[in-house]
Amino acid sequence: MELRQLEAFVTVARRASFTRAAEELHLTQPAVTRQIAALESELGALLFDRLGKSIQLTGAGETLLGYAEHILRLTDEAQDALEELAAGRAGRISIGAASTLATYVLPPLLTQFRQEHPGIELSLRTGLSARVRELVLSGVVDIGLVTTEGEPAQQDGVLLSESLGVYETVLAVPPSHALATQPTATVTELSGEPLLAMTTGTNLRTYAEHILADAGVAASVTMELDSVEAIKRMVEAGLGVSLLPRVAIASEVAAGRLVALTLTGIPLPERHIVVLRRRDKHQSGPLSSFLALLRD
Amino acid sequence: MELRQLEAFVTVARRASFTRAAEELHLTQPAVTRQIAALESELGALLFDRLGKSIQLTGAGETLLGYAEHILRLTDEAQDALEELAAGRAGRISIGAASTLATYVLPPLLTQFRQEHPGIELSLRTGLSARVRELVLSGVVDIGLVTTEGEPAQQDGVLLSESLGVYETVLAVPPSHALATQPTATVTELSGEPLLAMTTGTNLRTYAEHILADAGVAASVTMELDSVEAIKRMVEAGLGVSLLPRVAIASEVAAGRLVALTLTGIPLPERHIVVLRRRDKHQSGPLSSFLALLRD
DNA sequence: GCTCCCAATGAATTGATTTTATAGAATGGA
DNA sequence: TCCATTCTATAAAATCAATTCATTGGGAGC
Repeated sequence: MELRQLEAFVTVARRASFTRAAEELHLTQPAVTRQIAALESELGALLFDRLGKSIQLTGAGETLLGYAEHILRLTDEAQDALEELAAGRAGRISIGAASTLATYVLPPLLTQFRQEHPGIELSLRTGLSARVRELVLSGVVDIGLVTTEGEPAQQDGVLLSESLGVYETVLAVPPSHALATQPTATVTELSGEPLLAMTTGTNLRTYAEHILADAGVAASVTMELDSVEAIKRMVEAGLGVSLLPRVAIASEVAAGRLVALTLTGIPLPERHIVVLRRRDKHQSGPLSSFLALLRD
Repeated sequence: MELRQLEAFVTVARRASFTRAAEELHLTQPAVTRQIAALESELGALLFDRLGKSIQLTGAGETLLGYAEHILRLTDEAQDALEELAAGRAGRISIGAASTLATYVLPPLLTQFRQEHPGIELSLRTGLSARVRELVLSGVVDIGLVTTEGEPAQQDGVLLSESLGVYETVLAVPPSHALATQPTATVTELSGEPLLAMTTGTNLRTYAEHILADAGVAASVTMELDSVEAIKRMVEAGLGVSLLPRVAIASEVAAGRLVALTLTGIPLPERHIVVLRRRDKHQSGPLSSFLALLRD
């Protein structure tokens, strides 16, 4: 039983004629006869009564006709659905993102994407950068958004990396702080300040320790927290200062609850926002659109 | 897009391997690879990401998988349904029958058939014998039940005829009638009796006129009715006598409201109950069962 | 770097479908 | 009743597609 045969069968049934069906199918009549004959012999049932000049569906033929029409309609629908996918009007994007990016960078992007591509389902998984990397490698997510220290290698095994830009880290201090009046600060000025930091293992913590060490400043982490939001509240409350992504404190700065000091002085290693994807993973239409949006 | 390809696709998707799918399909791995490749090129979309050692469905692949499984399930159901038909457990029989047969012969047969074959739909169309013959010829009904005068020719063009037995005609008189005391009557004894008959054109009327003419009895049809039931009521009311099928008055005879006199004397042409069917029309399982039932 | 495992590819073969040409069967009209 | 017409069925050849065998290429794991 093949779709070609079912199509021939349905056409013959509708036109009530092998000859006319053959015309419609751009075949010769014997070809149609043979396809029906093949169906009949495989199914072990006559599908048409050959009444001399005319033909008529048998009971078995009528039964099959119902199924055949259903099946052919489904094949059409399948093709339409795949076209929708290819055109980027339907589909699903699965994103993995480091937690701070998911919280402070993605929301406006996802909002915009949803408006421009309402048919696309979005799914987001968050985790540490290393975990996101695994998710991309295993194919659980289509792309991963992580931060790296320095410009990423473009390719690492099957992984492709692409920098979306620099991810600036600033010094966050409360407005009442002595440093709050100046627009910039050097890492050295942090010496002695009570420092609030993320838990060990996060990229943000690693980066902070790295630049402190570079500047020869002894790290004096007075409190270790697992949430950027918590750190912000602590800084607002005057419990210390912290090195945080600029985007993470944008709203507090605008509201005057925090002050962001650009770090200057010794050349700081830049952090990058990086898209990770498997080189051999097919890039669907919607995914391409999303990548284009990210690159802005 | 062919069912063979869809089956290969579904198998590959389920086993997550071209090689294992090939084993399951009793094919070689290149054959499976080519079927998937043909699908992919026709649909214009990758269905699997080839991740080196393992493979994974793409979005397009997942979309197609849903349709493909549905389609394959339908083909299985179609085959099952056709087997049910062939086994005689499902289907539909369309019967045409002359009105008197439909009223007095068919009901118990249909009841019995319905009990033995509960899955089979029955449809019944009634009409004059000539009309039933047309219905069979045009294929509107699968078989026709009519009465004939004399043994029918076994074959007439594309029509096959088969006698199911003699259809006896008796003289129906009211219990108060002078003839009611004798078990038999000759046609000659009808002379002068007020005769109630069916309308011209029915087999019953033609037959009645025929045997009256044979016996040299002048027909004295005092009333012409289009319903056997009406004739019976008239005879009961003493308005005359009538020549009717024995089966048509069985219940009135049992109740003592009518008396049935067997016609004797000159050799009467016998009427037969006859099944008509097209020689070239496929005989489904249920239909065969029904014919077997009729032959009892 | 080597080996194993899996999918892809090329060439030859096998198999199936289609076409061409023709026969057979039934219908409708003379 | 016969003939012309209009269907479908069949046989043989040609064409087209699918399968296999043998081999290559590419990752993954040791």
